[in-house]
Amino acid sequence: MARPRNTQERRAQIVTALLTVMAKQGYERASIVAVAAEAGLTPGLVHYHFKSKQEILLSLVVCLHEARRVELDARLARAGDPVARLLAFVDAHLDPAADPDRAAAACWVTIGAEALRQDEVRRLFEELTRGQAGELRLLLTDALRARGRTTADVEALAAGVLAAIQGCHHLAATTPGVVPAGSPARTVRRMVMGLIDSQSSAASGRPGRSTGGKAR
Amino acid sequence: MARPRNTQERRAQIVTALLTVMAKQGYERASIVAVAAEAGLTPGLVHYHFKSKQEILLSLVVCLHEARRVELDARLARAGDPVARLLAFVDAHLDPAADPDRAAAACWVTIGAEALRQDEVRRLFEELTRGQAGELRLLLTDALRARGRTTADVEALAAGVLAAIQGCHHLAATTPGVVPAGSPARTVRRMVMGLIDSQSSAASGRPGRSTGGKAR
Amino acid sequence: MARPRNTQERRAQIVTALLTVMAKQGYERASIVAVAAEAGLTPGLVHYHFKSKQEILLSLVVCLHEARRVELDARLARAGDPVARLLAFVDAHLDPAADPDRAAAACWVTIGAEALRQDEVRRLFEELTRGQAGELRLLLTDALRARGRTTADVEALAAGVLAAIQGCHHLAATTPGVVPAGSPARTVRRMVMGLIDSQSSAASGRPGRSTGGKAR
Amino acid sequence: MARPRNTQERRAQIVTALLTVMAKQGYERASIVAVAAEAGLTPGLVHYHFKSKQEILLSLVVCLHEARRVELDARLARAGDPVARLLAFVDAHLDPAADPDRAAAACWVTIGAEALRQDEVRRLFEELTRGQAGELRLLLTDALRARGRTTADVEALAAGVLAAIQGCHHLAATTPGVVPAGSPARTVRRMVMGLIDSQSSAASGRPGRSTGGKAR
DNA sequence: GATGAATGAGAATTCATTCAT
DNA sequence: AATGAATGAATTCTCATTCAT
Repeated sequence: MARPRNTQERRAQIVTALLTVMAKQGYERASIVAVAAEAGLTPGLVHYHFKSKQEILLSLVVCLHEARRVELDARLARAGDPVARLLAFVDAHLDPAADPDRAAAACWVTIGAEALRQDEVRRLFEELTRGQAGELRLLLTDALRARGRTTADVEALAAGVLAAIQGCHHLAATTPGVVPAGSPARTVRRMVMGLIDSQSSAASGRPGRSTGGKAR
Repeated sequence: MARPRNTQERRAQIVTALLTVMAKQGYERASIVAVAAEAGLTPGLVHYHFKSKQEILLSLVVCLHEARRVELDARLARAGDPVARLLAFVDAHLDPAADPDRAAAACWVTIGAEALRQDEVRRLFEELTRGQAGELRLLLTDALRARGRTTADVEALAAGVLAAIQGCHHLAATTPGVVPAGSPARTVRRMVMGLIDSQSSAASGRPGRSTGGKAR
Repeated sequence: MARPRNTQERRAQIVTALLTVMAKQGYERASIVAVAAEAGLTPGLVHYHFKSKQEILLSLVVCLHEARRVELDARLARAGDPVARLLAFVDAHLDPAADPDRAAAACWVTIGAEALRQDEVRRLFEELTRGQAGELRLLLTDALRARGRTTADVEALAAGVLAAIQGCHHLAATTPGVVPAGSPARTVRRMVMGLIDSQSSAASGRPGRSTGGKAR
Repeated sequence: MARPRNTQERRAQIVTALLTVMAKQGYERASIVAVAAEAGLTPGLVHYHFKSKQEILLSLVVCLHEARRVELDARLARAGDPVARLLAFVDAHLDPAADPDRAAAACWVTIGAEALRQDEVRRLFEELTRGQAGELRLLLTDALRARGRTTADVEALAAGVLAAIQGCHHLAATTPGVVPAGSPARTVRRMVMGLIDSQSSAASGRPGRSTGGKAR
């Protein structure tokens, strides 16, 4: 007698529609009507399943994050030594085979921009980013140890790696022309290795290699 | 007899106001009324000096870009060898002493997001980014040669460096907590050096150091 | 379960309101707010049913045209010989019994003025006018033949008749004082007959009566 | 010491500019800024010479009317008999050689539309039209008498002729395609002659020729 | 669950007019 | 006379959200 519950599917439909529309129009311009149309639904129904537009956005952020999570777990499971695991993190985010969705990259840029001005979005975004940073620190620590380096700067290194990844999405989304195809994953891997190798040895405290400023 | 022109000052005033408001509210929410209020003007006057809101945004992009440009030129003038010049590029964008303006970083994130959906903004943003990439390629080429490395991957490297810089701004703006103070400049310098040193030697063709996937 | 659609009625309501307001204020001054108030609706709702103000205008043009069309068909059905049918065309547009709506005449003037500067309006207006001219040519041709006249100038004649009709609306709307009540239909009928009778005979080629320049 | 007065030239300049801009944009959209630009002046100066935008429009109406007036007087001076004088009236308004200005025709359409909603414009327009109608009645009366017809319907006839002329301008301006080149003057002349010849004889009271309704 | 009409609060933009210079 | 900045009201249009059905 009661209708079968279909809230879960409906919510997924709507979130996916927001992803699509937002990638083209940005968040503000992704009107509920447009999202509903993209999902093949009516505007009223959208608000039946979500209490506000912001709630859809938050859902989308969680969704996109979980997709990365899944990708990452699969790669970590296949990876062997600590260094390979660290590089798996990079690949999970940048390997073109992993994230075939150009729309998702555009969305991350938009989400970042929204995080600047919607507190709820910022909170969620920060929490997720913090989680990623934490995980990355663990991976980095293991890799550094496996290479016999100190783990002193691990926070700064993690931030740098996250930044490079985020920056690649940003650049690829906004200025595809300057990014050679397939290069981001490779280049970021090399940057990561460069960071590790330039870390001083754990025992001696002398640098792996010199860097920066007074370099050479 | 005639009233003296003050368009230049007014335009600067308005652009600065947009910078301020946009950093907090994003572009869409930076209403003309809000921008005018921030600048101490009336909305009508804003449209007397700019034909549209978009035109203010484009002006702001040019402005911010020029500020970086000036900073970069000053640092290049002081830098000595090719490697120092390359690192000066990084510092010009990330040295906290250089860009004390937290608002500017937030704006770059927003600008990137707008570039996704406003063609005019994209065109301008792309042109400027392309210019930066070109300059960076030159600096990289010189640095690689000075170190006796091939210049084969220079495009990918330039993209990677730009991405890392942009990503640092992004991360610092959206999730300041995960970025240790002052670390971005230092970390990116190390990533840049890592990229150079992992490039194969010009003569032999053998890699400087291994990297990536099967990384030893 | 679903809410019943009422778009058709609403659109009709809004179009009628535009007719009323536009007759008094002209198109530009017929603001959406004024039209909505006239229709007893809110401005937002007007834009829910019409995507732009222009679309309302286009709808109104079609509406007014259809009303004439209906009137004309009724009269043609009642008319007997070719000449009577031709005069029915005149009456359908000018008989005060046919078009009791003073507002409609004012609107046609306004519509003509808008056609001068809105391409979409011009296109529609032209198409409809062209259709009328075509029909009028047919009626004229039949009437001329019935009277044994050549059909040589039929295009110019049709244009003249249309102009006279349009001009009557114009004059009646802008300067009612100079138009004796009920005279337009009668006078235009006489002008039409004058055109026919001054056309040369089909066989002989000699004019029915002299006219123009050196007219004696 | 005092500047030489140039008000007259300036006013003429501005009125001409309104003519040009209004022909393309209509009255409402003919902004003071646009008119000033067209005249090569500044907006402030326009209001120095005219107290309001409406006043420019009224000036333009007078101007256009005077131009017709001059044209008409010239033709009347050359015309001989009463019928020729009557037809001169038609030609003064429609002869392509007389009114080479396509913009003027468009303006008359626009002016008519404005007369519907601006009282001052209506008053002026009505006064001028009434004047024309009066003059036309005189010409018609003379022509009818010369042809031995009654002058009974002269008001209705004058209205019809004015309507036909106005309608030709309207049609030519809005739908040039349906008006064969050069035809308006010729066709209206024939309509005018038709009106005269269908008027009943002065003495007998029997119609010149049958017309309309039961016209067989 | 679902529909789609309805609302009301802004949004950018335009513009006649005023006024200090 | 002339300039051009400044104002303030009005305009079209958008949209998240609500709600009767």
